Amino acid sequence: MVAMSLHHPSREDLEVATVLHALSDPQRLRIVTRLAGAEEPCSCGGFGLEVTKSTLTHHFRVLREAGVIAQRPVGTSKFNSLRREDLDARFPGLLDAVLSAAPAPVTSAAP
Amino acid sequence: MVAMSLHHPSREDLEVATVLHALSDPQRLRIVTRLAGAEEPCSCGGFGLEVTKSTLTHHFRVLREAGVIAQRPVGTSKFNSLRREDLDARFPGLLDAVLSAAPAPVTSAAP
DNA sequence: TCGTTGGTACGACGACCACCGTACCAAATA
DNA sequence: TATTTGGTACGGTGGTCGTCGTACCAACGA
Repeated sequence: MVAMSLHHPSREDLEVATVLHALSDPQRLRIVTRLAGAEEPCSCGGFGLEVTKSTLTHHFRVLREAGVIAQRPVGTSKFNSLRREDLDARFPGLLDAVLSAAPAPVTSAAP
Repeated sequence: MVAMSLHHPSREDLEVATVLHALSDPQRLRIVTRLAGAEEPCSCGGFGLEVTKSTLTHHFRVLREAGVIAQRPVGTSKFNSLRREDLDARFPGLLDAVLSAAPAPVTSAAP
């Protein structure tokens, strides 16, 4: 099987309740904050979350299916990025408000 | 027994994940939108939600305990109001973003 | 070729959630 | 006093959620 290529909801299908739900979990909030901090897309690991791989997969899927992040498969890994433009277009100011409200994520951008 | 007078979290205890979760339900989103529309506090009924009284009580409690609304008992009824100032202070722009993102609530204040 | 790495699929478990019905209460009104 | 009104408390039901472990797969490096 080739891809089954990761379903992403289109911009106009984003629903505010779904997005808010995706953002209402501390772990996912952490992921999103990290993603917002790093300008380049980054893979699923290395977020320093203390959960297992399967749980990570779950959280990333919830975020993707809500339309909060985009996932692009690259080799054996996956690039995750925030869907800033889409979110800003549909829900102006929401992402920024959430990001500035969220507790600082220890910015592991290690030196 | 007198009051047990409705616990409201103080401003500095508001948590963004909890607030987002409270707002991530369609019914509660509707309540909040209505509350934002009507400048005066209003009682729990009359929101036109198609759920039973007990479910209404549940949703209002979730909103109150998250710090989204304030409930003040008045006679046999209760006045609900949005905690705008507190929310704006802790999470600037969040409430406005959610309100403008939320689907219009049939604005029973028909033009 | 073998092991490692990054990720998925599936099944399970306990916790929580939205919703309901019933019973109940206090205030206002008749 | 009896009734209505606006709301709470409790218990239950079905569904979803967060988490995990195990098994698995594809790509890469030794």
